[in-house]
Amino acid sequence: MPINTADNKDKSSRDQRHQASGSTLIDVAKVAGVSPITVSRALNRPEVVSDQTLEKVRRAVAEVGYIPNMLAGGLASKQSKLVAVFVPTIAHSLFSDMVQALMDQLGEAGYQSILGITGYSVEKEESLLGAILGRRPDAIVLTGTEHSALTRQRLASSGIPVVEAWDLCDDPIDILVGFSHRAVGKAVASHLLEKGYRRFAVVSVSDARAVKRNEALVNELNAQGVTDVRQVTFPAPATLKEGREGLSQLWSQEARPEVIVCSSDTIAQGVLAEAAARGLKIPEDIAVMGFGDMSSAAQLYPALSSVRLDGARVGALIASALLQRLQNRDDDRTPVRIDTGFELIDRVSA
Amino acid sequence: MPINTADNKDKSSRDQRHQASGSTLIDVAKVAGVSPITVSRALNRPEVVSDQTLEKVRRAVAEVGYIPNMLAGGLASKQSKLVAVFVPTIAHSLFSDMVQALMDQLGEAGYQSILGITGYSVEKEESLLGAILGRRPDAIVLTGTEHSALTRQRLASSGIPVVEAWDLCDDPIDILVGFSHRAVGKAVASHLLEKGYRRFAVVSVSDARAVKRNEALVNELNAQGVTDVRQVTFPAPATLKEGREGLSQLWSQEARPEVIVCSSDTIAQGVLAEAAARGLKIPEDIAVMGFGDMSSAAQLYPALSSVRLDGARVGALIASALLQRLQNRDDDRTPVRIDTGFELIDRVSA
DNA sequence: ATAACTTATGGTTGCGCAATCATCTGTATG
DNA sequence: CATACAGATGATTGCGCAACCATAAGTTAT
Repeated sequence: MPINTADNKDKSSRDQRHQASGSTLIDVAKVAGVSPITVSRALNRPEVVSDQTLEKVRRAVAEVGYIPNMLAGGLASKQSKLVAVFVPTIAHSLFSDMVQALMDQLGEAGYQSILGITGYSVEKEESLLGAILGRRPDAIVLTGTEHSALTRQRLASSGIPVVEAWDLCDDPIDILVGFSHRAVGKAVASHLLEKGYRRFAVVSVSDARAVKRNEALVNELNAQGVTDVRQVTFPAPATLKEGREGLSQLWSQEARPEVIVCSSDTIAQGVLAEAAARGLKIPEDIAVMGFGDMSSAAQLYPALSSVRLDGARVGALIASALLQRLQNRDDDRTPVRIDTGFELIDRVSA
Repeated sequence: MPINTADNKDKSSRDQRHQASGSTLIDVAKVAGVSPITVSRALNRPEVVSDQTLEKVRRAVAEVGYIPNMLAGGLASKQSKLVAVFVPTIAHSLFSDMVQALMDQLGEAGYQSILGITGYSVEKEESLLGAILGRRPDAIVLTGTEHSALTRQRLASSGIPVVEAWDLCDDPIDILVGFSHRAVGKAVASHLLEKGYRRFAVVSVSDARAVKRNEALVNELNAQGVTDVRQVTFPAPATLKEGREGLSQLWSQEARPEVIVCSSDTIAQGVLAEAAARGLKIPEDIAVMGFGDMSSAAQLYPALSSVRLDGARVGALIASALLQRLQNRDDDRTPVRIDTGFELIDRVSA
């Protein structure tokens, strides 16, 4: 039993700022009858310690309820076992799926994650990064490829692995895991043209990657002789409301579109709801194309055509790339650039 | 041997495994022409340093690009400025809203958050807690009031503030911020009875709090003479699919219900989708009651009746309660128990 | 039998910082 | 004019751990 611990707690809780969970390597070492450093090894590199000693240490750890102090360990070893992850929001399934998968896989390798929610703002990203770098994370995951100058400078001088996710570009900071938003825009345009649509509209939020997709979409449409693409844009984040509002705006004008391309499934869902409210038939009166293929897209009625992206897979790919980099302590600067691709999903709505 | 130490440092900076982001308080102090401890004070308690010195230090910090090492700071001060937050998932808006609000407010006070995603499992909660306690968080936020024995023991011996959120109970570990799920169940029953419904069904996931609501609902219905409440239950987490499947199962039986009470808006949305697919009229053929009032509930077609809970508000309340506890360094053990309440939202669907 | 290893363990040191106590200056108090 | 006191700064120490080097005991090769 943790007689010592219980004892300490009772008494120390009154006197000083001694944290209650105060058992240290030394306490464990005393109980186990070995030196502190042997305890450290037993916990961190059990393969170099004899089975017999290992067993003694394990028992002692359980007895005193020892929990290693990672602040001290990190300070001494210069390894925090922390990964900083920056996303615009966790309210969208792509990002929350990615975060969950990433945290899961990193967790299995003994890394914990600290989340920074940037709200689609590079300024917020910059200030969060400043705070989080103080924890000396072992790696950093960012969303997108647009960052402030100070952010870039700090990342460079921190000297740790950096992942940019959800986009591709020509001059990544380090590791890149994403897909081409321009390719998505172009593919959506071709696909819908092929299905015979000619009057297009876009309902979108104004985040950087959505803008890229829209530009590519419009370019391709123009190239195929379709001009006059109406665009309704809202500030991020996207909710159903933007979708309903978007369709309302478009429907109040003459020259109504045949198909609406949405910057996310959430917006598309809003468009579907507004269409239902107006008694419009999908896709006869209005066709709708989403983006993201969130799990509910197939379950909506009518089922939503979309662009499939697998957030969890992106998270897993990031985790593997990072772990490989982190475990090759020798400077393995092999450039990593992963195109996660996308897939057009043709359902009822478009 | 203070001189030696300083000396060593000068020389070791070239020969050893010095991290790239290697500027320290001492470097800043040299540039500023003050002692290291003055730099520390300038950063942490600027009010005790003269304006002139403050300015010198600020310039020096900028010049060397100094970022304080919180591992070292935490080790020395026994304050990590970290809060651990455990939620079942971030894929549901209640939790993601709470997390975002909580992180925001704590961030403003200089605290960062580390997230643990438990997947509705007390075992996962236990193992995550073990790992995260190593970071010596200054506080811990948990979801629900059910925890393993080891979890409880570790929380007690850690001696830090603990918040249990999203539920109420009679023997909280420490701070409690939530609402009564039984009260919700009862209120929903009364409300729907009052609207004249008599044939009830429940589509639910099996998490602890949903089970509580269902029990209370059924109890109240029984008390009012309504028996034979059909329940369809799925394992968490909830998606639209469970809702569609739930309605399908209920519709395949004789004695179809008039109203379906769902354990979340997501499930309710699935029920609505399946109803639309089957051409059922809402609420004439089947009425639907959600839970959570996520932002899209009002935007759905038909608009979803639900139980409003404000995740962001819960997060904010937790943050205030915690910050107050954290800032009163003297053992302020005032019990905190906040009932966040809920509100029935009557829309079209039920 | 000696050298050359290998395996298991311990001693010492310093990571970067804040707590604590000490010092020094200048100003108010009687 | 001496004492007290507040304001500003510095010196020393140790937080808990892992890196590094040293040592002791056993093993194999020659």
